[in-house]
Amino acid sequence: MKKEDIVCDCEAIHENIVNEVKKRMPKDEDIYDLSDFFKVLGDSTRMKIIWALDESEMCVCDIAVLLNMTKSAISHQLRALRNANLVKFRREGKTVYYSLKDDHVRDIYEIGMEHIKEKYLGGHNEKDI
Amino acid sequence: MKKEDIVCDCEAIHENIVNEVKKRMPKDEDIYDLSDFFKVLGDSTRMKIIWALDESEMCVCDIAVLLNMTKSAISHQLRALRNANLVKFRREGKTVYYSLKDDHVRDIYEIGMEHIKEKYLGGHNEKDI
DNA sequence: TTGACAATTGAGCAAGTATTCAATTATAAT
DNA sequence: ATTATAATTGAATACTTGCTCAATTGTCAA
Repeated sequence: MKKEDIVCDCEAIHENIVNEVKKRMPKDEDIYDLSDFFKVLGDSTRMKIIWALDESEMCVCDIAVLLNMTKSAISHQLRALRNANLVKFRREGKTVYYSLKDDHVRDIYEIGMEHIKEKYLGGHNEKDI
Repeated sequence: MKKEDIVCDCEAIHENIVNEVKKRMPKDEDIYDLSDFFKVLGDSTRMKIIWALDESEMCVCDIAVLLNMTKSAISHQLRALRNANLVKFRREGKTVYYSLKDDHVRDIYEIGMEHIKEKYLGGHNEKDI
């Protein structure tokens, strides 16, 4: 990397640690893929859809009624879930039925829930600084 | 709910399923907490910070150098991670050291990684529709 | 007290994103 | 063919968010 590209406004205080950690950092591409995956889970509408589909296969119309949103809005979000490989679908006549693709999602939101519960039990540290 | 509040542009095709799922849906508040949590993981900068802190405790300056970003940008993101209860910190003189708060994060990104790997092996379904 | 440096903060901007709206595709029924 | 309904799509808009910049706080040393 050229000197001109360096944008950081300070010197590392612990250069050896920084160099050591830098060696072990994953490829940028992996980081992007991973954060993109979580980005999909980081929207309440999509989370509701996931939760609903974990209960039962449903068509776009059903989901729209359940969440009191337009079919268009739901369809857009289902597209994001499809791109993230989280849902699968089958067409039956005019109707398209969606369902969860695998069980990873369940595992993930169970851990997420665990974390959130602990957050409220364990207290915050916001006030400490 | 009043009829006027209904914004959906269709009738449910499977009303019984919708009603059944509706009963089992978690409280809105829980959904928001959960998606907010994943939202924090859904940014590549924060994901890099998490990954780095999983390797070693570091000060703000170190992280800034590691990721080639300003201290300010890093500090803003660390704040988000603090709010989400994902990192802890200790002050030593002028320097503030950050580290991961618990092991949930590791569990979560391991599952995330698993999912991503499967995505590439299992193939997409984008072309099917 | 003053100066220096690590870190935080708030305002503002630019980029990204969720929903709406209008138009289109796909399928089935008349 | 024509009509009707489920679903998808693209463009536009309103909202959200990550980074920058300038100012401020906290701590140490002289």
